[in-house]
Amino acid sequence: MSESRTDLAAPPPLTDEDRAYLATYDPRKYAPVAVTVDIVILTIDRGELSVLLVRRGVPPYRGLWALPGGFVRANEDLGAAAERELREETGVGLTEAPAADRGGPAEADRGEPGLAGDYLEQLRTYGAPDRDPRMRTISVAYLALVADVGRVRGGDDAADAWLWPVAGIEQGRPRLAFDHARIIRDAVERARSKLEYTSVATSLLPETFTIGDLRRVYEAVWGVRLHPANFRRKVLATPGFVVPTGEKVSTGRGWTELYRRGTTTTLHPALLRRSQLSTADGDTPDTL
Amino acid sequence: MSESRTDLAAPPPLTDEDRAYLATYDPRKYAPVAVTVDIVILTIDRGELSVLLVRRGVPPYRGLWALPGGFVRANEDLGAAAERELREETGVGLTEAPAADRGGPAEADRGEPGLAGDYLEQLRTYGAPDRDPRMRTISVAYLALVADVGRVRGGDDAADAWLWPVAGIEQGRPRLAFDHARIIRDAVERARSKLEYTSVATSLLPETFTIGDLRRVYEAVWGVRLHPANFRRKVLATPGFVVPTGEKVSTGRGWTELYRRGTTTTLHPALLRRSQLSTADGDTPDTL
DNA sequence: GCAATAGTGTCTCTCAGACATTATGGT
DNA sequence: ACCATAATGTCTGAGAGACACTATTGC
Repeated sequence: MSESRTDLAAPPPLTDEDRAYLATYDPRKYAPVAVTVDIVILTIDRGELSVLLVRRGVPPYRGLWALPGGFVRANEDLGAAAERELREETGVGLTEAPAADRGGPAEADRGEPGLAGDYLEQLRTYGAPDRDPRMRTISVAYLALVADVGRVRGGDDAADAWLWPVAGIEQGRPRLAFDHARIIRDAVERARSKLEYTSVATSLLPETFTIGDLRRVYEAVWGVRLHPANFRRKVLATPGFVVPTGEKVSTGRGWTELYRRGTTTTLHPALLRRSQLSTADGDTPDTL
Repeated sequence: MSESRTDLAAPPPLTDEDRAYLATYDPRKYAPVAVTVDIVILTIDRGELSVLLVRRGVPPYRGLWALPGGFVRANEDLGAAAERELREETGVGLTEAPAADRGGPAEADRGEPGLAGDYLEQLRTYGAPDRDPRMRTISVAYLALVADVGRVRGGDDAADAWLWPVAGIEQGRPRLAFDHARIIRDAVERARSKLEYTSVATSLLPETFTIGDLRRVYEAVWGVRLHPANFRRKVLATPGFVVPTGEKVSTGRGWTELYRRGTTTTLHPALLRRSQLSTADGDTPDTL
């Protein structure tokens, strides 16, 4: 079965006819289009799910806040462009460089032990004809989950950079350039559902963490309160999610076991959010 | 709560500075890039999950099979381009025109009763620098699930069109142009997981159908055998998935109730596939 | 009668959620 | 003493999967 399958990644060879045709092909005869990559970098800042934004230093929308991003360079892969932007903004390298353009369940194991493995996946592409007043611009948006954005610093055309709570973004603070509010909304929804069936929540934590730390990540991203006992039981019952380091740390009031991420990326069973069917009563549903 | 939220879709207004800047902006100074839309149109043909392919009538790769698609027109939205291509290839209109660019759980109810509601959602964007020998080409791929492709017919630059079983595609038959084999693989994976937690399987069926028809759709897409009794119980226990029409039809040997799609798009509870952990024994696991 | 499918009922096992209880150690 | 958190254990209900059984009708 392994030998009979063709390599899906290999492009077909060109024929002589193809080469003759390409010699007469003029790429400049079409309407100009720009392709950009924008990254939604999510992290937990002071207990809140937050997004890294840069204040635009050039027109259009100079002074407004926007997602970090930029034009895709010639001969640069989309995933490579996203990774480059992520590095420029956070100064943090990625653990899983070649997997940057894959994402999804097919992705390989992550996390060489000892490195904070940031997460990066393609989110969606936005191409409304009027979304950029300069010209027709297609933006391939990426979602990044990082434990630490380093010292927040501006990039090339960014006068300033700051972590903004997602809760505020959803209420329109601050004003965002282009259609970036919509992109962030989609990214947060993707992140929320990714936490259900993958182990990416560990990308929002340092190398070692307690079960309580992991629970607070889920609470911050989902915006709910989780039942500590049930959460702990479910996490430890999911093979490969976390592995104990053997060390204990004095957190809260007592001693707690430290864990690091396991080798599993897709969780079996998943940590499902409570079904969105409202409980119809006002109290906070203590779930999980 | 409804009034305090800003409209995420409204673009920010331009300033005087922006207008002055845009007057001097020249879009032609960047390297030329082309943006295309390719559609993976999946349907059930003779009981097999199949994909609509067209044989290329022009170079490059003339004679090879490829996904239907084409260049995005100036001032044309990505979703509109995908919908246009889908119409051109199948001759079947979409039920849910404005939702074409949304997809995902946030999408509204589908299916005016009486119309076969095809499904269309953005899949992923492919932009490897060498994926098109003509020039740098960014392809925004869409996934479509349709009940009937109509009479299979070629489009503009297609010499021929045909439904190919997905099982053969995964083994390299036929040879595909560009990176379309990879795109189809991603689309099939997306479709398989969409069937778990949404009701899109009904998009692969005519307006009315039996529970057995619905089960055979799941079997064809997932490539497994499902337990008829358990499948029936789970489908009918999921509120809003299907609604009985009151009619009965003589299918198989006996009379069976006819159903049509319900108003629910996200299933609670989901119809989960058996956990991929192999059963380690050779027999076909009769699951669900 | 036989074959094939539709449909009902039941049993077991797993898991989610709620809750009770104890331990720990800083304030 | 008090309290917040960690950690363990138990109970109940929902759902998944397996299986037994009946009904119907074309062959």
